Amino acid sequence: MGEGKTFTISELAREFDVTTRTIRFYEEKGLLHPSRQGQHRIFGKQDRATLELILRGKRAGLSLEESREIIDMYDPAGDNYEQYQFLLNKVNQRQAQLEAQLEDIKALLNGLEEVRKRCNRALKKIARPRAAG
Amino acid sequence: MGEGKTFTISELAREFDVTTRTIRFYEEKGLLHPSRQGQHRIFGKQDRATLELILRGKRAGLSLEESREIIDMYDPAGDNYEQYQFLLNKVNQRQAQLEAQLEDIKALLNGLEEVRKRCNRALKKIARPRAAG
DNA sequence: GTTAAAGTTTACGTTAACGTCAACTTTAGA
DNA sequence: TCTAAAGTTGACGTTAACGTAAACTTTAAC
Repeated sequence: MGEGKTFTISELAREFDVTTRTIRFYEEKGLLHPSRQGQHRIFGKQDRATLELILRGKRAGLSLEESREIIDMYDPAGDNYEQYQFLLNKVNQRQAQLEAQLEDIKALLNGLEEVRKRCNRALKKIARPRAAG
Repeated sequence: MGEGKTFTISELAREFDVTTRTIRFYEEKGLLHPSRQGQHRIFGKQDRATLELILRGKRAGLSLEESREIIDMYDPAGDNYEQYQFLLNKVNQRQAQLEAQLEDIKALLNGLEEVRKRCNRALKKIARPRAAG
């Protein structure tokens, strides 16, 4: 009737390539809730999954607060539907924003393309006249 | 033989919906180079275009430093081709990252979808037994 | 000529997400 | 038993991108 596999802080740190400080920080912020064995932290499957969510949120550009809100949605004590809708909206908005960002990036790339063309033309003018003479 | 249309700091601030502080900050960081009329700043078309680039970079998730590098590429004194290639690479990488972020966001959305389904099932169990009696 | 609006410089404050000691304890291994 | 490795709790430091307040000047309008 154990709790299943457990992890030490450095095991998780290695697995997800973050520092132990980072993991402690997430606990400080109330995102992780490891149990204790004396002074030492013991992380379960649950904590590990939460950490994965946090890091996925981070990659996606969410703040810790936003990730926390999402994580809370997985809480069995899911309170009100409104809060849930609110959340889903935020994530949707973020998706739209990312798509907009992609457009901006593409515009920047196009701009640089233009610069490159001009750059190439300039290079030719300097390199050719004597060679093609 | 004027310099064409010019703008005051607050005109630009209004047009792009940023504070004057922000514009001064960009100058401080060497991204903008308005001329002066006594103490007051005078912005030209060039500065305006630069500001647009900065904000586009910002929307795209670039840091000011990264935007500066891009802006410098538009400088007629375009020095070395290597620096240029380096830049184009960075922007390409960022595009890839954004695409990856979109994937992460979609994964998060899927997760929330699951939560919602469970949520709905739970609501039905509570709401139906007496109504459907 | 006197305000009100806009502009200027200087400089300290703020937030997020950790980094980086320092000082100490606990555990595993030879 | 002694040491190295891993862990713990403070607590101050850091970076980016401005916000904000103070104190003063300049310009435009009446």
